[in-house]
Amino acid sequence: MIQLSPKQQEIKLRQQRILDVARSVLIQHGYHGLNMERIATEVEYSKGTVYNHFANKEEIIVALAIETVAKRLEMFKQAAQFKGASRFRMLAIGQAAEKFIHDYPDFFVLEQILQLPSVRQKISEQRQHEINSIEVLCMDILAGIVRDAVAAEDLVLGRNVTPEKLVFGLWSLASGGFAIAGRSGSLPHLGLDNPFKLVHDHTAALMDGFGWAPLSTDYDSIQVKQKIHCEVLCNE
Amino acid sequence: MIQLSPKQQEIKLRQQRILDVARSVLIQHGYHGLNMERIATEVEYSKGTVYNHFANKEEIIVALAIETVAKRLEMFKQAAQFKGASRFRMLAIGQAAEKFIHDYPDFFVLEQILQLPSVRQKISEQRQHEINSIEVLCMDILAGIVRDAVAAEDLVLGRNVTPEKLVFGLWSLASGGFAIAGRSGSLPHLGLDNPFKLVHDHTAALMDGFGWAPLSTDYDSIQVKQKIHCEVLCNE
DNA sequence: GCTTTTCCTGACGCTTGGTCAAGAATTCGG
DNA sequence: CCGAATTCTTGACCAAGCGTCAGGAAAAGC
Repeated sequence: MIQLSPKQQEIKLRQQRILDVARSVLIQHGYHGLNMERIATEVEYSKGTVYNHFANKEEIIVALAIETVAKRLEMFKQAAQFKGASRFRMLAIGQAAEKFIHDYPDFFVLEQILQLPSVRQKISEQRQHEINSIEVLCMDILAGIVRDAVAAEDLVLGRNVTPEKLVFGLWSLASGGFAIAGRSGSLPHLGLDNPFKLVHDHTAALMDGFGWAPLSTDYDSIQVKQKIHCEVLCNE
Repeated sequence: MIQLSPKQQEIKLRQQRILDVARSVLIQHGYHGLNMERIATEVEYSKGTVYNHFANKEEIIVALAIETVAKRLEMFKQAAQFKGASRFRMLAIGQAAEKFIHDYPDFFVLEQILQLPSVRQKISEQRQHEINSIEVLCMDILAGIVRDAVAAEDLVLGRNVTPEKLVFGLWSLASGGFAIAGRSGSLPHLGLDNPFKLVHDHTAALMDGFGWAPLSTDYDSIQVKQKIHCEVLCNE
């Protein structure tokens, strides 16, 4: 582990190249167009070599997904650093989430594929656990902000309401909303043109519903969002 | 069209049998286990005959999905008949949704598969349109309840808030929540054991956030739910 | 420089989606 | 009721793609 031989380095580099190629194929040609032969051709190695890195197609998919959720975790950590009221920190997370799905439009496809039980069962326990724990860390960041809000008395949780439960609601709303928006289909048809704004408004309403101060009527969200972008999201 | 010949009847019957078999295979063996050969064997016809009914595997999937969302639409229509305050009628829809995902656990798998762009593009325009319009009808029912709420002055919508937008929020929350719950994984781990209750509580909080009377603090949801079950959901 | 180990390859097996020519069944006209 | 026309059914067949593995190439060890 001290030093990698040239060969070992090459292998490590190649592993990443396979993932990069796979991601680009996935974005360009969809799940259907993603096949091992193609990946092998594009990385200029044989199919057998690709199988030396990943036991099957699904392992590539899950590796991509892990890369992606790890990136999201990082963005959330960054956003949580925002200096300001607890509710504004949560707003920062929301902004990070928007940026995330903008930067990684392939994430939804990855997630959908991974939800399929028949795909899931072909993936090693280890990877399964890995992606799961990243997800949990993500939720923990949000739950931490909620706990801070309670500590700062910005928010009073009713009996039976844990921070995790509140997070579940916000997360459901955001992921559901973005998922629906992703199926482009019939939204514009209903006069729903800007899903980001919709999700924002509804999470705000939900937080208002829980009485999380300051209420949405008491601050200018556009101004706060600008501050968030300058201070914790713009630096890349 | 007046009268179907015996042969035509047989064909129509068989179409349904294919779907029934496909659904049962899908539930038992997942997407991966659903193949044309198997379907053909189980309906005791040749593969070619199955292909006479459905141009490809995806068409079977979408036909199942259409059957399923049509059933949901029916359940929602039924629920919307509930006699009571607008907010209780919306609650009835929520109860119908719960019953729906209880009765059709395969729906999530179907929906996930259909979201995949690579799957979607193999489906005929016509079917695509069909499933879409059922979905829109579903949303219309909800939007109608919201409009009734406004008319009855149970609810005052702010500027820029249309009934459709509110529906989008409730729908996102519910579908996101159920989707997350479906990936069983890490929920219990976080002390989130009952996703139905969670979704219920959050939709209630969201409606509270919009000021939809009567607020959740002003009625006993368990009692109302019981009434709903007796009056519009139990009859099958 | 020789041996051992590790890595790479592409032909191969196998499953599965989808096609189609030939034969079977049904319908139709008289 | 019979034969022609049409429609339906079949299963062999093809193509595509996942995953394997024996044998050869390259690297590592000595």
